[in-house]
Order: sequence, then C-alpha cells, then structure tokens
Amino acid sequence: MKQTQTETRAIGAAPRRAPAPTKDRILDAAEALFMEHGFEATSLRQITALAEVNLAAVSYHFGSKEELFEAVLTRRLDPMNRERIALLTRFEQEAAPEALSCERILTAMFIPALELARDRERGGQNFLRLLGRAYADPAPFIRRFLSEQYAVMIARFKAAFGRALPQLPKRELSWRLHFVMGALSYTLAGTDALKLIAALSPREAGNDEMLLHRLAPFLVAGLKAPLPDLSEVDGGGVPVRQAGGR
Amino acid sequence: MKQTQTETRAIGAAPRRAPAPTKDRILDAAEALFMEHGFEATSLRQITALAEVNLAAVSYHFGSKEELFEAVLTRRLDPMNRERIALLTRFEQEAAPEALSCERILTAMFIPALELARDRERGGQNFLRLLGRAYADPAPFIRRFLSEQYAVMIARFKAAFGRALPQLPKRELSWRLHFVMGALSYTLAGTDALKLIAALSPREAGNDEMLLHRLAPFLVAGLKAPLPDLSEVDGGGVPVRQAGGR
DNA sequence: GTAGCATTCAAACAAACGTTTAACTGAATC
DNA sequence: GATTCAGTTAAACGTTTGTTTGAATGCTAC
Repeated sequence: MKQTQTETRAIGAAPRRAPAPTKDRILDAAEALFMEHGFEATSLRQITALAEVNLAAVSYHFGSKEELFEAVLTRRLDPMNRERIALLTRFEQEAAPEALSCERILTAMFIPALELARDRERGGQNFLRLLGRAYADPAPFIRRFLSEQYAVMIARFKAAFGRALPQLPKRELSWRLHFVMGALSYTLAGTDALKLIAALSPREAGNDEMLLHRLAPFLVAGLKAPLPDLSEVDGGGVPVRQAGGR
Repeated sequence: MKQTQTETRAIGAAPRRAPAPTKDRILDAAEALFMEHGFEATSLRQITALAEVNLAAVSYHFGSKEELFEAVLTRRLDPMNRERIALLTRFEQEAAPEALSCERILTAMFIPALELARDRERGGQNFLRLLGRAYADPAPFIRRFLSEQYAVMIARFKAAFGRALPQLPKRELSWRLHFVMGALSYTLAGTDALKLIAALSPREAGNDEMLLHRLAPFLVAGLKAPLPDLSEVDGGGVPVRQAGGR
C-alpha cells in the first residue's frame, strides 16, 4: 500500500518543515472546503487545487469522495470521542464511590471538544463547524457513519447521566440528552448563526471557551428540570386559537 | 407576468381537484427534495421531474435555483414568524399588566411551528427538516436570507424574555436565546438524529407534539439557570489534566 | 381573425462533475 | 542492472449540472 508520514521522516532527518505528505494535504484542504461549502458543493478539483496535488490522488489514497469525507471526520472525531470516554472514566474513578454530578459529566464532554477548537494549528475550529453541518446532513452515508462513530460514546455518557439523575425516567433522559447534543452541536457549529440573535462583541464571539462556560449551566439546568406534565399531551391538542388563561 | 392560482380557478368552477398550477407544483417538489438531499445535491431536473413540469419552468417562474430555494423557505417561514409575533402580542395583552412567563413566551414560539408540523397535507413536516438544515448551511445567500427573515421575530422575542427574566444580563440572555434556537431547530430537524441517542418507540419518534412538550421544560429551566461563574473563564484555562476535586 | 400575451416545451449550451486510464517516476530489492 | 512497486501525473471518460433559446401553445381582447 503506502507508508505513513511518520515512517517517512523517521529514518532520515529533516526535523524542520517535513513536506506534508499528499494524504495529509488532501485531508487538510478537504476539511477546510467541506466546512465552508458542504459535502456536495465541494468538488474534488477545488480540494486538489488547494492541496496542490494531482486530482487522481484522491481516488488513489481514499477511493472516492465519500470515503475522503469519512476520513476527514474520522481523523478528529475518533480521538475526540475516545478522549471523552477516557476523561469520564477518570472522573468517575476520582469521585468513587459517589456518583458524578451533571456538571462534571458535561465537563468530560466539553473539554475534548474545547481542546480541538483551541488547536487552530490543526484546523480544529474548522472541524467543529464541519461536524455541526454533518449532524444536520440527511445523506445516508453520513448518518450511518455518525451513528457508528457516536454510538459507544453516547451510551457511555447516557449511563453516567442516569446515575447522576436517578429520579429521571430513562426515556426522559434520552430526550434531554438529545437536546443537549443539539444545543452543543449547534453552538459549536454556528459562527454565523450567532449574528442571528445578537450583536456580540468580537472578543466574545470568537471565544469558544467562554461560550461553553455559558452553555454548561444552561444545559445542567435543563437536565435537572422538573418532569413535564404529559397529561395535556395525550389528551387534547395544544390550545391555539383558544388560549385564554392557564 | 403571470396570474396567481386563485385567480385561475376563481372564475370558472372545478371545485374538485383543481390542477395545481405549475408554480406550486415546483415549490412542493422542491421542498420535498431539498429536504431530503439538501440544496446542492438536488438538481432542477429531479425537481421538475417530480413536479411533472418542464425544466425551463423553474427559470421562468423563479429565475434561478437559488431564488427557488428562497421561495420555498419564504412560503412557510414568513407566515410562521408572523404568526409567532401575533401570538406573542396577544399573550402579552391578555396577561397585561403583568409580564409573561418564560413558558408562555416559549409557547408562542412553539405553537406556530407545531401547527406547521401537523399540517402534513401541506408538507409541513418536510419543511421543518429543511429549515433545520438551512440553519446549519454556511452558503452566504442562505445565511443572508435567514437572518433577514428572522431578525424581526428574534428581536421581538428577546425583548419579551428580557421582561420575563429582568435579573438576567442582556448579554447572557442573547447567549441563552441562541442555545434555545439551537436546541429547537436541531430537534425539529432531526428525525434521523434521534436514533443517535436512544431507541425510541415509533409512536414517540414521530410525535412532534410530545417532542416539544418535553423540550419546553428543558429550555425554560435552562433560561432560568443561575449565572455562570465567569471568574474561571477570564483567569486560567479549563483544568484538564489536573481536574481533582470540584 | 388577428394581435397580444403569458406560459409551456424540446433542444441545445458550455461548464463542471467524479472517476478511470495508461504512462511515468524514483527509490528499494534481489 | 533488471525488477518491483508505491506514488504521481496529464489526459480523457461519460454524465450531469444550471441556464438559455426560439418555436409552439392556448387564451383574452379588439
């Protein structure tokens, strides 16, 4: 097949400015362009032009455009989710025998994402936006890929939240975890979306750290919210035209 | 130019099965296909084939693919946001002189969306998913269009929440409103995303009404959450490798 | 009936798409 | 020094893309 980039420079020397191997250059360019224009709207010619490699290199190294997209996601998502699980496990061991608080569990989710966002050298900022887009993409191969990538991590965190919120029915927890993931992915993805809501100072808008520190209390409060009154749901509909008092 | 569909059938009769005019058939087909495959991945030929109209009809009636997309969004978004504002105004008048509760304000946001989701005859279900996708799309013309469409409504609701939560700094409110919109759009958009989190019974998964009744308490609790401790934010970073106590 | 008008239609446009091919490179292996 | 093979390259493959064109259609008004 081919040799990895580490093998390439391990023997010789050239500690300075090792010319990024073709495969990585394609991944970097694809990450930036997929983020900016989406999967369908990005052409392989744009990618290979930005990466300054030959067009056929994509087929050679990745097989197809779809497989390239999956490779772009895997490169960062896989380590991040692995780190999330490791961090959660460590937190649990440190807190044993007591159960973790919601805040602490959310911290284990956020920190690896934060580290990625901070690592601008490696284009982390771009990647999180790309991930937010992928979440909303209905393409079957993307949906299949994401659920495979997330299945283990989600199950692990769901169990942890179950211990932190023992009074909450499991079904309710599933919903709330869904809302948490929604707010998180939307928040991490949407730089432009911020402008919908408010005029935020540039200092704030670009600061993911502060952003997540504001998101965490919001989500914790939501997770701990009292159970909804479901009697109105199964019964009649929502009072629309006739919504008097209450 | 051209005459509208109402004018067409107003004079004659044909009360049964009025043949949907070309323009509406294109809008319906485009809505379904944009939802399923996204903007870029949907071709005009797919749309005109599904609508059973001539390919050139799109250019004739809408000008371009982008303008067709905007027309698809406008058709439902404009009335929905108008209804949201009207509902909020009515609630405020009914509650005067007291301020509205957060629950009530959220209700004014949800009900018009719910009505759209219920109206399957008119493809409302599809539309909300499409809207969720558009939220995550970075295409400039989509972002420009959405912020124009939402600006008035968001400002109106932000003011209402400001009265309901007078102790909350305005900047904090902007963030939390952003989280609310994120969770809402993600929730309305993601039928497939649900499967990421949990195995939900089909009865539940397809029930938008119950979904929003579960989302509302979650969001209200988040909006009312205590202020985050920002001292750690401006100071050091997040304790990652060295996260001992609490 | 004929002029005007909005609409529909089949056909064509150039451009761009993802993928494949076959020739070529340069260093390692025997 | 011939062979091997991962990697790169330019060129071409057949499709499909959004948009435009100019002729045909059906309807209303004079």
